[in-house]
This record gives sequence, C-alpha cells and structure tokens, in this order.
Amino acid sequence: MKEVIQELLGQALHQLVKKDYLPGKVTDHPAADIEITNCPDPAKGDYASNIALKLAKIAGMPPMQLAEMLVEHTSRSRHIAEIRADSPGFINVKLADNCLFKLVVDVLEAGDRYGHKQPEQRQRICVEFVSANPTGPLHVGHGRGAAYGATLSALLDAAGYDVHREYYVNDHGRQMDILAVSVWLRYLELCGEQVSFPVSGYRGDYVYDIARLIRNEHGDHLRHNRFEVSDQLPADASEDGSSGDKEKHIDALIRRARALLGEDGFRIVFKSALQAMLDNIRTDLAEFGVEFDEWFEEHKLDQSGAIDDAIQRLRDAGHIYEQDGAQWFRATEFGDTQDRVVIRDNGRKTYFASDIAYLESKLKRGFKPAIYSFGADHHGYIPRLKAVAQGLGHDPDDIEILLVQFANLFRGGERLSMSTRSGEFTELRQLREEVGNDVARYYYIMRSHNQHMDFDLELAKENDLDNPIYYIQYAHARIASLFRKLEAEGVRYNQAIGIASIKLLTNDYEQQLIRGLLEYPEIIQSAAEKRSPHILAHFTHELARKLHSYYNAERILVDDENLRNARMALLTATAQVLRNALRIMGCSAPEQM
RNA sequence: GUCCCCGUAGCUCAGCUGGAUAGAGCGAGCGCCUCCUAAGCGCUAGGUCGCAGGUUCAACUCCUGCCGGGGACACCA
Repeated sequence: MKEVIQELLGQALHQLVKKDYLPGKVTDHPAADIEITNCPDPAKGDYASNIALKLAKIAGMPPMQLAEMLVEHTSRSRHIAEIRADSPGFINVKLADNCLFKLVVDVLEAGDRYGHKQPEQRQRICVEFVSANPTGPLHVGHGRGAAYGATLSALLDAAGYDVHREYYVNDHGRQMDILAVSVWLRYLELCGEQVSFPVSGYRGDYVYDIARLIRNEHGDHLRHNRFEVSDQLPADASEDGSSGDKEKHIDALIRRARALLGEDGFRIVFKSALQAMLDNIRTDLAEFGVEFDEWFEEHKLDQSGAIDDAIQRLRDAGHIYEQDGAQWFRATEFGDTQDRVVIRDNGRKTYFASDIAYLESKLKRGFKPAIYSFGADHHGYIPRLKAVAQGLGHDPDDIEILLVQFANLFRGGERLSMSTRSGEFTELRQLREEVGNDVARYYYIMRSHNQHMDFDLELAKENDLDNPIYYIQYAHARIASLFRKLEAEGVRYNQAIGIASIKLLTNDYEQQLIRGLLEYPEIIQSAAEKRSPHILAHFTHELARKLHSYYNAERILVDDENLRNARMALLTATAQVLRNALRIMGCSAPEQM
C-alpha cells in the first residue's frame, strides 16, 4: 500500500516539474526519494509523507505551498479516500474503506503466506550464528545468539530471501585438544587411576558422561598408569596461581596423551568428545526450535587445502609477509589496527587462517551478503574480517557482521553469575526447562540486539500474568475459543457470508485491527532489512492488544448472522497474522490456554 | 591508552535510518465480569530524552567534547 502512495506522489512530483512549476533539479535530488510513514494521528490519515518539507528549500517555495501543489496534482485512486496537506507541510493520506475491507479477504486467501514475499528470483543470504565451540553445552549467552539468528533467518526468509542457516564448528583447535585430554583424564579416573586434573581442563559433569561412554565401548584399552601420564610434566598452576604455568602444563599433557595413546587412540577420544558435544548442542538447539541447513566443519577447510589456497591468494596479491618466522596478513592496509598472523613460527596455522578460508568459502558459494552474528565481545573481528574480504578481492559489504549484546540473568532483581565455575545457572537447557521455550525465545528477541538486556527469570516465569508472550498467545487462544463456543452452540461460521458482509466492520476497534493486519507485511520487510527481530515482537504485542481491546468492547458472537460472520472473518484473519508472526519468532500459537 | 555498545517515566525498554502533542509493558492510584477464557479491558499520575556545545526550516535521532555503565584490544579458541 505504501508503494502505491509513493508511486502517486512521485508522479505528481514529476508532473509539477514537467509543467515547470518546479525546477528540474528537484527530482534529481536525493531528497526526492519519497518516504511514506504511518500517520501519527489517525484522525488525519493512515499514511503521511514529509516530502514537501524535505524539498521545500530546493524547490524554492514554502513547504505548505509545495504540499498543497502536490496534493492537487496527485491523481485520484480508488485506494485513497482523502489526501490533504497539513501544516507545517505534511501530506496525509486516508485509505479508502474498500481497500481496508479487501485486505481482510487478502489475509484469508493468503493464509500462511500473508505478508511473506516469494519473489521469482530469491537472493541467497547466509546467516551464520551460534557457532559455539563444541567444548561444552550451550550456555545462556549462546541462547540469545541462537534465538536472534533463528528469528532473523525466518524473517529474511519471509521477506523473500533464500536463507542458508549455518553453524561453524570449531573442531580443529587447541581447545578441542584440551577437551579430549579432559575426557581422557576422567576416563582414567573411572578406570581407577589417581590422576590429578589440570586447572585449564574442562570440569563439567558432561566430561564424565563422555568418559563413561568411551569406557563402555573401549574398556580399559586406553588406560595408562598415572606415572606415565604425569611423569616430568611442567608444573600446573597452583590454586592461587602463584606458581606453575597452566598453559604449559596443559600443552605438555596434550602431547603426552598423544604419545601414550598414539594418533589412533587419541583420535578415538577426540572424536568421541566432539561427537558427544555436537549431539548435545544439536539436540539442545533443535529442542529450542533452532535448525541449521549446514554444520560447517572447520577441519574440512584444512583437509581440502582451502586454507592454503586462500593464503596463497592473499600472498599472490601481495598481502602476506614474513616476520619473526611467522606469516602475517597485512590487515592494516585495509584499516585494521594491526597485522595478523596466519601461520605461526612453529608452522601451525592460526584460527584466523581458517577464518580467511571460511570467508572465501561463503562468498564463493554466492551468498550476498554473508551475515555473521557474533557476541558483542567479538567486535574486534569486524575490521579484520572486512580486511580479509578486501584482501581476497571482494566487496567488504558482501559480508555483514552483526553483534548481539550480552544478556544478564537475574532472579528477582538479583544478578546471577554466569561463570561456569560458580555454576549457579549457566546452561541454555536449564533456562529452557525453567521458563519454557516460548518464553525464552520471545524474551531473547524482544529487545534490540544491540542493547544489553536484563533477563529476569522471576518475571519470565513466575509472574506469567504480565508475560508479554502469554499475552500474545492468549489473544490467539481467545479467538480459537470463540470458534469453539460457536460450535458448542451448534452454529456454523460461514466465511462467505462474512466476506460478503465485511463492510459492516466499521467501528474503531475493527478499523484498528484491520490497520494492524495491513501493517504486518511492512513490519516484516522493515524488521528484516534492519536485522531487528524485536520490531516484529513489538508489533505482535500491539496486534494482540488491539484484539483484546476489541474483545472487551464488543460482543463478537451476536445474533445478526451477517455481522457475526463478518466479525468472525476479521478474527480469523487476525489469528492468521498472529500465527504467522509467532511462527517466525519460533513461538507456538496455542488454541487453548 | 585505542576501539565498540549503551545512558529516554520509579523499573525494563520502544522511538520507524531528522519531522507534526516523546510511547509501551511492569510498578502506583481509580474503575469494569448475572455477558464470548478478568492470563483481559478502560481511565489517571509520572520524563530538563546523561551533560555541554554544534549542524539544520526542524535533533531523542547527525557531529564534537565531557561524565557514567558494560565489553573488546593474543603467534587463545
């Protein structure tokens, strides 16, 4: 609808230029881009444009006069009931009733697809999110990234993009080695060996679970006695950190494990750990309603030679140099604060080297853009990834990096520690079990992603009377309940009669609801463009509010057959939009509460 | 020290990529069920939009500085 008005005003503008009322430069000016907003005052209209205010100076006339001229030259349309200039120069447009009534029918016809674009040619977009290291279960912080990424993906899909959801599995690095060693040590413990556990090791109970699995399958085959394991290792850090070196210790322990187990034995432990963690994460996310099209494994980049190829490309382009025995990428050339090592002096590739190959892989696969969703602590990655994109000869705008700020957990005003060590409340799974998936999904996305947020479990769970997601779901359930009620009374809903009588929906509440439905497609587009799922969350809450107001003010199941069916048709359409929106947010739309 | 995010009503947050009287929820106060789920609705109170400058016809929105909160600055992953 906005496009229609935009078009009409555009034509008016061109006419004025053609008739020489306005200088030609007006239409060339960037400000001639006509934007249509929702009119703040419903009495004045449905839509508004500030075009006359923006162009007044270039046109050389007062904004009000320009607005009036534009109104005069806007051709009549059956969609528009009234168009007028209001001081200080806004153009307000009131939609024709027919147009609004027809919209209800549109919603009913489109059903699940209402508001969702399906263009012929869908642009391919990649959304990479979560990508937590598989060294432990997902924690509450990952939850926000998961909810954000999943909702953003669904939003982009609804907005007409071909979305590829991807999880980058860091299965290659030192942290994974540390997990493997941690598992092995717990395994030895289960075998009855008295081994000490390193400070840097992973301590969660899940480590024991994996160790137990390995022991069930391999018995004592991987057992070595504690003297072999710990003989002549550099000292671990002491509890207070005053002596020893935990990093040296753990690295030596990794080498020792490799030596004792042999590459095959180590791989058994390593793979079991990786597999178990990935299963854990995958299940957790699936239960949370978060699915991926691809789990992209880092080690394959190395195996396939993609990392070497990518580095070679940078080298050929003159962006790699050697210093202190290491190979560096000249990131400063593209605005990063410092150059970055890609191959260490010991010959090992850095994590960053994988990043380079991964970025190349995404762009080679034709994603435009490739979206990265990171935790806010990764903001330092933006310049270096943008630098890589340029170094590889791509447009830096082809990658888009979105930062999701942290979520602080509270319980009744008291801040909960999220560190694994104190372990009061850390796992996403715990959160889901405590508050439920719907609540968690909605709470995570109801705030702008670049806003720090406070997630109070007390408000999310116990105080469910005031819970916004229940409020929304209740609106949906209320509509369903009306249909049940009708059926119980032995009366049938007749949609054909409803549509034929749709013009009876003239009161304020009904008009407001219809306008809400009208707004939905615009909300989808704008939320997707701005990468801001919270816009949809707010809209849905607002639509539910309109429904509740209507329900309280008017009786729906009236005796008059025409009016009753018309109202039911409107409610059917409203329920449809609520359902569509809830689906995008990953929340259920219950029939009953 | 450099960089990123944030500072709007008692609390948690919106504010549509500068526009017409700054909004919502919670909390506070007052009302509304012989009637379709009161998990609801209506009304009232409450804000120098952190502070100081600047750009503009117009600034909560853009720029600069300062103050305050959070975070990042590895041949870690």
